[in-house]
Amino acid sequence: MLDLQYLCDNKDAVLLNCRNRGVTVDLDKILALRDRRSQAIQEGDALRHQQKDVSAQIPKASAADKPALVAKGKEFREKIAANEALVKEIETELRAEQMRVPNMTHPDAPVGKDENESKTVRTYGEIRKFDFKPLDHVALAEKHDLIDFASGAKVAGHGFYYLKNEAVLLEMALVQFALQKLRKEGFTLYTTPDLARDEVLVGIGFNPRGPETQIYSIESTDLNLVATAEITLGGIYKDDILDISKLPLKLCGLSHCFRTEAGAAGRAGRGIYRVHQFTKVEMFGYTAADNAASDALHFEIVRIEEEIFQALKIPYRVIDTCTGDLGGPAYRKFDLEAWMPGRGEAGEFGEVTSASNCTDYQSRRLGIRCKQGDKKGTQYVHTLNGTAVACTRAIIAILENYQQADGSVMIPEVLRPWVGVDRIG
RNA sequence: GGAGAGAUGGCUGAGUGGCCGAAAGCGCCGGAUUGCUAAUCCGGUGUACGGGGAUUUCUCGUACCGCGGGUUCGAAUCCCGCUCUCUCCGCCA
Repeated sequence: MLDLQYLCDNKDAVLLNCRNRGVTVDLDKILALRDRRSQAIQEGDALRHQQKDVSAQIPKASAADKPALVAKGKEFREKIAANEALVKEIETELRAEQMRVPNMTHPDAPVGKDENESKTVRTYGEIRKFDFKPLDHVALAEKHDLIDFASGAKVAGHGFYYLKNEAVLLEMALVQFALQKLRKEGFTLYTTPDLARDEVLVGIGFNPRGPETQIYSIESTDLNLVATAEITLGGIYKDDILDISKLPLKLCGLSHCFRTEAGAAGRAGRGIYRVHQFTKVEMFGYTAADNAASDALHFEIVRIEEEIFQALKIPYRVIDTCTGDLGGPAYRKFDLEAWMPGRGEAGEFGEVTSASNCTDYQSRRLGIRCKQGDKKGTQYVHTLNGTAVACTRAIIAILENYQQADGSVMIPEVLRPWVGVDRIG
């Protein structure tokens, strides 16, 4: 959510930004609602002020004067109730409209409609030339009995799966590797709840209920299965005021992620690329309300993501996501796309991580502010998030890139201490 | 899951219908004084939103005593619902 004042003062910039992001918003409606809200609040304040006056007179008034004063007070009570209803109505409408306005965009982010217009910042690693026809991860998993899709579908439905045998060890190894790395990078390690309240989801920018939701919600509660630990890590300091000298805060969260993938039916594809549940190690950062500070952490997060895939020796490219593909909360977003030899006709890059700087877009809704010692007032912190390892997609990249002519799959060296073997099959 | 207790400002803690944005103490900030790592005294000390004034420190109003409703002319105070914390019991990995 953008600051209302900012939005009103920078109408043209906001409109241009919305156009770049492919979002239509009714700014004039927002401005009109803002004025109506402000007017209604002022009227309410005045009414309450008068009511207080009347009430204060009552204890001192003579018995003869009292009934008239009480009657006057009652009148104010009714007027105030009507005013409150009006304010509430206006605010609901205003907020709904305001929430549709996406975050502003980093000046260096490419302007474009969809992913095709995103910019490849750099690529790493040599794409391997196979002297045999490489299998995709589904075929490899079947060959080595690594994933049970049929039982997943039987027990929980399409999109769920069982990892088996070395795939289990691989997932644990990826988690371990990421956790160790992030600890060295100064992140505080967390395992997080896999459920979170509606209000936390909304604060982060998810839409927990309704027809287009990507979220599984728990019936007759206000709880939802989280789609990412970004939700639970971002919720930790909800409504808190942080000490600016303690920033930036760098958190790492291990959680399951649940996504309905509604509307993705056509893109569902095979295997574990797009599933309803997976395990992920996530980075989350809080910085001072300063673009230089959050940009710096943003680059740090991307650097760590790259170092993880460099350590795994998997080729990847870094994408600077274009305006049309940023979603609501992100000010700028970098994705890592890993080379997946079994994808498409002859291999394709597939998204494995995503790193966003959300500036104060999330913190404003979550009420996370920081205070600078003696300085007056508070400011909304900047929040960032990035994937360290999304296990399913990392496993795809490993299986497909590390397969051998004889059908076996090597284990990346850095994972061997946890997998315990250097080869599958 | 059952029974009970509680939630007040940075902290401790008073306050059971109007004079309470809220005593007192601690802490913190400013000043005075004494000079020996301290004591004493005086003053100040929340946040948000809005109006007015002002090139800083100003002023007025409204809201906030866990959250949300209700009663009342008037609620920190009474009533209802919820959340959280603590204690005891049960259950459980």
